[in-house]
Amino acid sequence: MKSFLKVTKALSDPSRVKIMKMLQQRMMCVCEIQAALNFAQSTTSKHLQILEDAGLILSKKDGLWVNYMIADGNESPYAASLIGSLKHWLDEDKEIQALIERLPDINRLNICKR
Amino acid sequence: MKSFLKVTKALSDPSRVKIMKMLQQRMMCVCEIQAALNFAQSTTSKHLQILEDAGLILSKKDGLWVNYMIADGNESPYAASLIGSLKHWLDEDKEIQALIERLPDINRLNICKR
DNA sequence: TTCATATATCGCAATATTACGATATATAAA
DNA sequence: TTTATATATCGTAATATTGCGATATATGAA
Repeated sequence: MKSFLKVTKALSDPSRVKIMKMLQQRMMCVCEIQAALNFAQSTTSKHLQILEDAGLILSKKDGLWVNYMIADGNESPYAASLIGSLKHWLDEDKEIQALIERLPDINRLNICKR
Repeated sequence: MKSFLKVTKALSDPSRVKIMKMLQQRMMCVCEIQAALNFAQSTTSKHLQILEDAGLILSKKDGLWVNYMIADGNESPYAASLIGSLKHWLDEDKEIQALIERLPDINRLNICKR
């Protein structure tokens, strides 16, 4: 039950769903996600922890950067199922479309260095 | 996005997940669900409204009783998908197993009349 | 109509969640 | 080592959620 609730809770926040849809396009570091969502750095990091704890995304350190990407689903069968569904869900959502359209302009080399 | 979030939010509470698993066994009226969960009547009714609003369950009046049952999924593709998944998910959960084992003893004719 | 029963809604307290800024940690460069 | 950058964690205010009791509504019986 607990691992199921982690997944549904993680996906019951619009910002975290947006993160999932962005990571579906490509892996991103925290500051790129932060820039895309226009959130404070701590807020962005928190959302990412919740998604990772649910088994929906995973992280890989690369020097100073931490790259986040969609998980393979090995952590949780519930996560695996929802990851699969989310591949085709919400593609018609206007807000998500706009977000994804802006993705090519979001590059860690331009955006970070705060 | 909104209808997706309604489904994930509805399923991000353990009591509501339990209601889904019970209704998977058979339709139930409010006072039966209330008895099974040991909740106040108003609390039970609130949870049912949230599940119904998400398209996960539907209600049919029968005199004084309101019978709740798993929805057919026509209201929301997200609800339809999760309803399908929940058919086999969480069957090994101890708490849910105990709940379902007690279901045969819960009968509106014995339990209600408050 | 009046009364009893089942459910829904309202108002409120306790708790959880979300956002932020400040700070701590980790890595790489100077 | 010192400095700068990226991320994580802490503390806190604003908001949302969850639970309850009290009350309103609806149906059926008397």
